[in-house]
Amino acid sequence: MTRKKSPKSVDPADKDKIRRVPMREFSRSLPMSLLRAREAVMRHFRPSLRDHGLTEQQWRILRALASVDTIEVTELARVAFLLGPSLSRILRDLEARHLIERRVAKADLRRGMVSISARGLKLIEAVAPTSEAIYAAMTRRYGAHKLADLQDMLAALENSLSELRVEGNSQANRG
Amino acid sequence: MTRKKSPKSVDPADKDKIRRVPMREFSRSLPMSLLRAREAVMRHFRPSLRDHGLTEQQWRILRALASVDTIEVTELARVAFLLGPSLSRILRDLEARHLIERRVAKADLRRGMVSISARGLKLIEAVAPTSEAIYAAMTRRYGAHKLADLQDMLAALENSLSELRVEGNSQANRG
DNA sequence: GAAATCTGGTTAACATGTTAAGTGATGCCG
DNA sequence: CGGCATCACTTAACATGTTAACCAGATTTC
Repeated sequence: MTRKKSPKSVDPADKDKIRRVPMREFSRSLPMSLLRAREAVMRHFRPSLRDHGLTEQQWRILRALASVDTIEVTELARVAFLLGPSLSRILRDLEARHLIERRVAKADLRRGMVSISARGLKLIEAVAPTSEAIYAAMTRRYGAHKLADLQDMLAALENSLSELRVEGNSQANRG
Repeated sequence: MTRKKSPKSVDPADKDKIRRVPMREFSRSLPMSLLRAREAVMRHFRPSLRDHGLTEQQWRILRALASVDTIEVTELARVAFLLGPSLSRILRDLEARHLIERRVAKADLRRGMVSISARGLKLIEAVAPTSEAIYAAMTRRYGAHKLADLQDMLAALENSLSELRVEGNSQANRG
């Protein structure tokens, strides 16, 4: 049910001040659209992950680790799209649960090397079928072709915005 | 059977033995695409908001309030797409900063009525120009028509997935 | 080759996401 | 009228997002 907030002629004589600042319709803003869409998707995955004692981010990390042998922490953060502090906390937890293994690079003692453990792989194998089934259902429901198009448009958006300079005090010109 | 990884050293031959659990390519998953796209967008807004002492969620709330006279807390949560607990905390903070005003409904003492204050409106008027300029730049860069298409596809995705049943042992049914 | 600097990673501090439990007000049913 | 499920939040507890500060190891500089 769409709420009608279309500004007709709200009388300023009301004791409350006028509330119309010239801005886009709130619900149509791009960040909101993306947020709602993502939540609509994740809502279906979270229960399954939760049944296996995993959060969404922990699952992202395990999945990223499952596709490589070992990986540096910084690179893992990039792939799993997590900030350093979040990743540090999660890795500490996953290590305590023996789902991953860590060591330091011989050549550079600053770098931490991470890999998934046998136990972690087992967990992935337990979660993957349900996860894939959900994804397949979504694809059927939305349409495989349309989904591919959407992914392309999202990638294009990312690429497009990466060349816009960020506002603030940064003077770096790029593009 | 999956080979257990040795924490001592990695043979060059092992680098080829990438652990393969049958799953989609990680970076192409829909949740990741949506997350990255949203972050690519928000990255441009956050500095401006931060300059005005606002977080993204606080800004969402103020914007939602600016389009109505007063609104119930639950309805505000729906419009601003925030969970109850988050909203409670943020409203407490915004009220302490005198950016909003609260009272209870006479007819139902459980319901809280929220409205933006003059100070809140002033803040919005200070932020809106920059925010709109950023949005306009994004629209030019990506293409207005393409952006509208994207929004439509995101709305369609939402709508599509809302009709899928949620899985999991723990019944997370939500009519 | 020691000081300055940089880099990879962690900790800290605060705000929000997420689920569960708590609280007071309302409505229903007997 | 009174018990009780429900409702509209609010608190609590834990995990993550976000920025800043920190620290040890590595690199550069003089």
